[in-house]
Amino acid sequence: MGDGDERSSLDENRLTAARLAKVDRLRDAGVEPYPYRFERTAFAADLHDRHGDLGSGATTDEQVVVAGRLMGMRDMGSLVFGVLLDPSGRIQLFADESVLEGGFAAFSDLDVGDWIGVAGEVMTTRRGELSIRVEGFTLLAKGLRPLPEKWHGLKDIEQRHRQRYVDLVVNERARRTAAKRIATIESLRRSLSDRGFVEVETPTLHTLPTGGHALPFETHHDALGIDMYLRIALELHLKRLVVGGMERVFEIGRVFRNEGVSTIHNPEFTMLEVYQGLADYTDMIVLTEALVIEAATAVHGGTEIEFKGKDLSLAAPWDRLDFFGSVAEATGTDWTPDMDLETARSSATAAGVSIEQGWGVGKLAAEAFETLVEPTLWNPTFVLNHPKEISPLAREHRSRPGVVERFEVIVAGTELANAFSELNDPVEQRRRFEAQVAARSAGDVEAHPMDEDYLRALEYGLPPTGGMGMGVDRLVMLLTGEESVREVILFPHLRPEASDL
RNA sequence: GGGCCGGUAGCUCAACCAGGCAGAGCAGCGGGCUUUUAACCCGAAGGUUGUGGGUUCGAUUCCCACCCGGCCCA
Repeated sequence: MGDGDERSSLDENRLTAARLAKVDRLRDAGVEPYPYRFERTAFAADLHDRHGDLGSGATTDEQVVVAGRLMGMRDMGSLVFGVLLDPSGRIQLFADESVLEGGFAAFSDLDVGDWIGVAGEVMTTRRGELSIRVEGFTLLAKGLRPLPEKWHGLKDIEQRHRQRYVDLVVNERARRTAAKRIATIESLRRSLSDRGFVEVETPTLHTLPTGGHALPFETHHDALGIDMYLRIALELHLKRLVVGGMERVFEIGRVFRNEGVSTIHNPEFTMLEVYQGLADYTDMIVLTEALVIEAATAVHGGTEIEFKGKDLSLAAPWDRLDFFGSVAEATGTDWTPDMDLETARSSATAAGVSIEQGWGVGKLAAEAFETLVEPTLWNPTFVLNHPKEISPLAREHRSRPGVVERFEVIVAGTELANAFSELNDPVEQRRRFEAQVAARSAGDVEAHPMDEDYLRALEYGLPPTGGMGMGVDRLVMLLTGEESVREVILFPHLRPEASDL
């Protein structure tokens, strides 16, 4: 698109046209509306911290240079009050014509939304508001589009998500949520690093969609002439690293699932996966609790939160629930891995679970769990010992046939984390993959594919290993109180705007 | 994929139910004001009512299709 097109699309709006005219006038007057750099000496929040106790009408003799976006202007004639927003917060600007003299008219001509730098003395007004007396100022970038309404802000959810840059400027909650997400991820990294885990990066482009039960995005590598998939999980590459001797590894990375969009699903989302050699799923229980509690403490200041208007406690110890036991409780039938298939089918159906032909006891139990049990769990709960049939990468329970050493953490009715004692017997792993391939042939398009290289890695020897995956976006939702995953992802996926097509 | 709700000025919202000149606040523009805090006062502007069709003398309003979003369900 050429410059002429850009210009004409902006000219359609009389408000931006007026500001473009200002840009021309500034250049005519020798003022560059888009300078290259600027030197700041102070942030708003630091000034409030250091001078918050000043009385009204005070001066400090402290000269500072602040910079940020002009968020408000109150023009009194020969006095103008401005509001500057920088990354730390807000500070008032006090512009007095008798101080600024020749520059005063230009200051008055600034628009809300402009980026500016201001030099002057820290002082307070007669009303006691901490301010910078404007002794000089520099336009850092002229804003051409008007900001949303100063009081109501930007409410339209679609526009807030499509134009997150505007949302972040005018809605403090958007900034706070973004900051809490960053703090959550920092906390996870710190907690893991403190325990001797190292962060690694594994491929996003996979030749097989492994490590999970989900539809992948498909793509094509032209030079190699092969189809590829965006990863649906991090699991198998991380376990290959444990084979290689990197005993404690983790990755915080984007995974992609070709599924619908909802308040808890975005097609790409952020997963934490952790693998610890010489450990099993009981070690993952301890680690998972610690990671969440440490993040809650770092981000929220404690483990007691409010979610969807209800109290929720993340404090340890979390409840524990046996997978089959919970389904038995919910249906009134004695569910076990070796139960009669028809009994399982009739029990599930009687409880209102919708089932399909060809499902085994494990799949039926899983569906019953999701329908009947999961939505009822509020405080974090470890659900333990899943059916072997639906857990092709988990190790069989050391004393209970038909189930695996696995847990999921359910919080507020949804899955937050998933962990197992990792299956490290290559012969058994091959049998599990073969069962998955058979399920795929029978119509389960999400069944796990055969991964010969992964089997080869296991054949070199994976030590006893505990592994855990956690949905980072879900954790951030809990710690921010946001009920839609789109609020904790800066740029959630939406259908393209008409102008993009 | 289905149901319900929404889309009106740059932003936040009226008017729609029951068809009759599309309004307000903020922002912007012009003027006034030396301590404002959503500043205030005066004035003049600003609209393809999501898109396309239909009904009607007349459609933001009623009907149909589509687009985008939200919530719920699958």
